[in-house]
Amino acid sequence: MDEQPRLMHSHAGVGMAGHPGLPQHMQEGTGGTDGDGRKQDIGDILQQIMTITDQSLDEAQARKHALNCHRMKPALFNVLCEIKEKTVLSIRGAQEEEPPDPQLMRLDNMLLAEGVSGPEKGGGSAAAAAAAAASGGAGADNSAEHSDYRAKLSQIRQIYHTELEKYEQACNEFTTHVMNLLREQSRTRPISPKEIERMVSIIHRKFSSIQMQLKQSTCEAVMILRSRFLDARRKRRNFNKQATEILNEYFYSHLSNPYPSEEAKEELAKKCSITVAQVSNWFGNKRIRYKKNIGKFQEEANMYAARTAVSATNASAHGSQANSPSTPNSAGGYPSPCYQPDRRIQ
DNA sequence: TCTGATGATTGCCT
DNA sequence: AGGCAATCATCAGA
Repeated sequence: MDEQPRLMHSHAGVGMAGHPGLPQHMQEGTGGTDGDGRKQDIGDILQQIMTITDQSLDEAQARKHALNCHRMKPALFNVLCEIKEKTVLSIRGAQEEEPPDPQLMRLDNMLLAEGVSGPEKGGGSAAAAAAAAASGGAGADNSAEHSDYRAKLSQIRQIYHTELEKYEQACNEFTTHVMNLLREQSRTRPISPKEIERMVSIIHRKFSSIQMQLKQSTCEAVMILRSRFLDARRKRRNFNKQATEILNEYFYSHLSNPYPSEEAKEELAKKCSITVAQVSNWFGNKRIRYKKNIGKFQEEANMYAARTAVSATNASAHGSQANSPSTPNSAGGYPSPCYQPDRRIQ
């Protein structure tokens, strides 16, 4: 530390050397010999500061030039930079090495998975595919919703990329500006390239925190869109008339045991263009509702029973099989509407 | 707008 | 795991 006063003194010496704008006694570096003389000098300097004009700025440029040309300048600045490095910057440096932010990684992963960042996925997101599978049946409506989802997702993607580009551009502009400024200043004050580098990384950190906010809000938007899309599965559509007929036909022709096997369910699902789960739901609902109010379903049961009987008769007449899928439980018979849930045949 | 019908979901049971 | 029962949410006709 005892170096500094000496250095500062020599610095001052460099700065004042041969400057045309300063009083003669300042250029000589001696100052006044008595107290009144010193006060006079300080007063002169203050006076100069207070009366800076365009002309004095020109003088400052000349002074800067003189400073740059001084033979001691590079060595002096090197030493000053070293001292700075050892004090302030080393303290900051200890805090610089940060592990990758887990939250940022999570956001990046999610944006990648949803196809917002990274290469655009042709078939839309995993969420869309999952929801498409979940909603099963209504194909046309589903694909319409799917494309709606994709359109909204690509809108989010576009906004995200535009904003990201804007931030990156602003970051680059600002970094360049600060670097130029520091390089320029490094001619008149001790700034090492390392310090410039550090400043750049500080700027990048600031901008990346802004980017993180952008990523966060983008993720939120995707989540909202996704949940809205997945909720759409609750928007049920009634099965078409033909599907209902097929299901009812099976139900009433197997009234004594209305529990289709897995194969039968698959066959029904195929015929009705719905999922096996929907077939199961339908039979679950039908059984419980039939049981609760047999009287109400009497007419329907009779109608389907008659229809089944007719088709069975036709089938036997033509020597072919009946229309209903696989299980020939009550085939040929006239299933009376006497379903008793306790008497399952299994 | 109301109301019954109906597909889906949930929690419990066997 | 599959079924039952209750319930929810939406559709569709009056």
